[in-house]
Amino acid sequence: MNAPSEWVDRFPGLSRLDLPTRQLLTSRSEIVKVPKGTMIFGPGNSPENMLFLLDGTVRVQQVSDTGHQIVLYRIEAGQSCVLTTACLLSYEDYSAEGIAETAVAAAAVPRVVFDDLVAQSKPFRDFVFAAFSKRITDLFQMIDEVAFQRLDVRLADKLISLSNGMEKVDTTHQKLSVELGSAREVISRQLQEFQRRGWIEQARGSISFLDRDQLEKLADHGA
Amino acid sequence: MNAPSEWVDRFPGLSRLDLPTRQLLTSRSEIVKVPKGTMIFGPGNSPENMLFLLDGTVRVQQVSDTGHQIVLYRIEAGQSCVLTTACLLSYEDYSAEGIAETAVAAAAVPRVVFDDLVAQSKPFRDFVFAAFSKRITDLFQMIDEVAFQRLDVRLADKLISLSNGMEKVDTTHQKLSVELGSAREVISRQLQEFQRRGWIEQARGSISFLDRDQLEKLADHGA
DNA sequence: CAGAGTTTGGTGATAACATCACCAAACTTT
DNA sequence: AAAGTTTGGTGATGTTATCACCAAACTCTG
Repeated sequence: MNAPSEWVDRFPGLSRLDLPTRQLLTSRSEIVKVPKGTMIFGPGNSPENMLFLLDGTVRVQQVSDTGHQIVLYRIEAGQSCVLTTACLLSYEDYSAEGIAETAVAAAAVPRVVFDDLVAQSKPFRDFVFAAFSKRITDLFQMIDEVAFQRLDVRLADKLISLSNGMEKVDTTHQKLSVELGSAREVISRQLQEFQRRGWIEQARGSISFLDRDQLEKLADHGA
Repeated sequence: MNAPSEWVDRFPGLSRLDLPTRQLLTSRSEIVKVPKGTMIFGPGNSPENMLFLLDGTVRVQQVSDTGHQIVLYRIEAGQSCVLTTACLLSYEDYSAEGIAETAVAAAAVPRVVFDDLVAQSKPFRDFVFAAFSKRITDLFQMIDEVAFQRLDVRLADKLISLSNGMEKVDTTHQKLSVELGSAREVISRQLQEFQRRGWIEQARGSISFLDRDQLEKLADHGA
């Protein structure tokens, strides 16, 4: 399905690599596939390789010693796990985990190869630093939202982003509470309010949009 | 005060650099000094160089469009601004700012030199990636705390860490609220509770520890 | 298919934290 | 010394988290 000679082409961020670099990447990497639900890394389980996601989604979430969880971000096809992976290689005492949210196919690049590539290729360096940078600025933004944004706004925003343009989101109140780092009861009540306003309709395990515009308005503008 | 040939030695993380790399760093960098209170970077004000802090402290904080602020982290002498700087070079739409909390002396390394160093020196790469990694894992931890940790625990922890081993912290309730991304009134009430328990004594602009152990116990153990 | 267990969602009471609108004392400036 | 600014206090109220349950819907198993 993904010929080793081709996967690099699927990364927009890697399009500027010169031929030798691409060949190094493809020849020294291995395609791995993991089923949905697999824990790719987690506390006490550092990853061996840097992953470049070819298909699927990896959800990265923080598991708190308070028993809570919160989704930090997702890695989609065409993006790399570099940052998370690099981090976890350096520090053993982390409490985040990466879970295959769908079946996942990825190119696994050993640490040494990664280091060589960073040394040899400026475009690869740019790719890596851009990924780090985006992650850090996104985390800044997330801290801002968790600390200061109202929950109804965050929930509306999350529903929109989870919908992927569809008019229906298949998820549970429990899962939504983990997305936002809130509590299930709180999400239930917020959703009841959305329903009362005629914005959504609920069924067990799914939420349908009746008035997407209103949700978007709340999500964007915050009022 | 800081001879250009010596500043690299003050970075524990750079101790493994070979001689040519050190020379490149020192010869192509410039020592800059800024007074206390200077905004080193901020929205619409991207930094030109990577900074390596020789003296002083830079406070990095998020300024929210809700009008709130929260301190993200500090960069101390011996650490580098690399991550923040690198980030802000890549993304224009950030809303964090870096402020010299004291008078600051730093070595400014131009972007190109930084890139050369990353390419040429494995120890330098390790230093940079370790810095990125630590920052990201720290941000994970911070999200966890903001989302799930009780405010009294976070406040006790912050008082301890701001005290630097002293028995007195000179700060205002307002500043503490920014540290924790909370509100001034809430901090005031929490401090009143600490005072009522006989843990602290308050004066205008300062807090003295009467029972540091109790504060530490609350901060650590969360109970 | 029936009963048992699990998942999902609902509800009320209460605690924690944020927000708003003020006020007063302490310090600073002129 | 008067005026302005900074710092901190307080009550009322809104929002979110927590706790303790409960019931309906689904799943699994015999």
